[in-house]
Amino acid sequence: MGHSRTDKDESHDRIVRVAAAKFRETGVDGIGVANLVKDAGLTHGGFYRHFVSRDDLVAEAIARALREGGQAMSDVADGKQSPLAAVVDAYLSTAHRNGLATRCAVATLASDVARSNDRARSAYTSQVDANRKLFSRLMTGDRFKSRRTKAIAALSSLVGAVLLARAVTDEKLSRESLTSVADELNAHLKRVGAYRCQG
Amino acid sequence: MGHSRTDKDESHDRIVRVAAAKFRETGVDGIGVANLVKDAGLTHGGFYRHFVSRDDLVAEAIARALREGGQAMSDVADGKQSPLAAVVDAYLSTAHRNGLATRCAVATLASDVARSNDRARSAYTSQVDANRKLFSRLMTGDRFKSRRTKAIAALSSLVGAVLLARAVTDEKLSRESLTSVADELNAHLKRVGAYRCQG
DNA sequence: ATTATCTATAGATCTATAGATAATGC
DNA sequence: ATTATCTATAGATCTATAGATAATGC
Repeated sequence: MGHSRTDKDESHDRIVRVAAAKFRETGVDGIGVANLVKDAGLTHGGFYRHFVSRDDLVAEAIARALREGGQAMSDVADGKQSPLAAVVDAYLSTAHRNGLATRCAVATLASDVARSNDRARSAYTSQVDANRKLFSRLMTGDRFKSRRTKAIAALSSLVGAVLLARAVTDEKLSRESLTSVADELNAHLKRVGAYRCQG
Repeated sequence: MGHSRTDKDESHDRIVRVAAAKFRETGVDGIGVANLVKDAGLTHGGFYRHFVSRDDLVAEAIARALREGGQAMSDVADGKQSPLAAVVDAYLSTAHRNGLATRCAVATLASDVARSNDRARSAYTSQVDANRKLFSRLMTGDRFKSRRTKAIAALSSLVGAVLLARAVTDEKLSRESLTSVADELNAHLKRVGAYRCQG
């Protein structure tokens, strides 16, 4: 039994970290408080000293999952010659589809968030807006208005491709949904020169 | 108490129909057998004479939801001068986002299906393939290989746009994710002449 | 003394089954 | 006689709470 306030902070953080991962794996309704807390190395009794309710954890864990995903995206873009191409490639890789790498929560938790509480939904909204900004900034070969539209459209197609690729049983069709979107985005973005510019 | 075999068939159908709708609203884990069956006008006791397990219903209801969505898409395309434009517009309408119209299960149930049983996943795969075929067929202004790629990419971006639009709280950003993808697809497809051809 | 975590449990809900009831169909 | 549906309930699981225990920090 650890009892210091730093221990408490670490426990809290560990629960949120585990929940952010598990919710993406199983869906928000796919795992209970007891199992989550057990995975964080605690028993379920202490849970309500950390969170006022399960929904409270849901909001916090979703916010964290979104932040992790956003961070992973920035990291991929960072310092690359063609940052947008790097993000697109990483996002549409089989590694990301399989959930081993970044596991962008904007894709994975979209349906769960749509049915979730306001805190989770506004965290989601902020992250989408942050991603849109990143894409707009990296998309330097076009006029501003057009860049904004293209950034949102590109984000949508990335999200859709990963979700289709994960749901489909046919490996060929699954990969095709990743590569098709990659091809279209690459062709399109090359045309406007976005790939030769650093944001 | 209805007791004929036709009554049984109707009850079965009613349960599946209710489940196909409710699962899209609440997620597959969001509603229990008792409430589903009650919404179909029955009590939960008879459920297991209709289905061997809840998962059995899940598979059947998901297959039905997918069929309904696919049918709605074909209906929208049918007899239109620019069938692809009609499908894109209907899919990216606020009515579809709000779930009042077609509620395409390829979008709404993507995450649920990815975690669901093989029957549900292969029904999903078939529907994605059917949608891909429809899009390929309607996309007449291009070479075959390229049409296939573009059809899958277009489907991905439609799915992604609707899911983003549903999860986001900001109405402006929500509509923007629909219109941005519509703009991109319209511009792109007009370029290859897909909108002037009937499939 | 305070408090982070533990064990134990209440109360709700969920899947699935058992046995009763009331129509159908031979 | 068969069977579609009903009521009732078993057993599991889930959220949340109560009270005990053992460290921390004044």
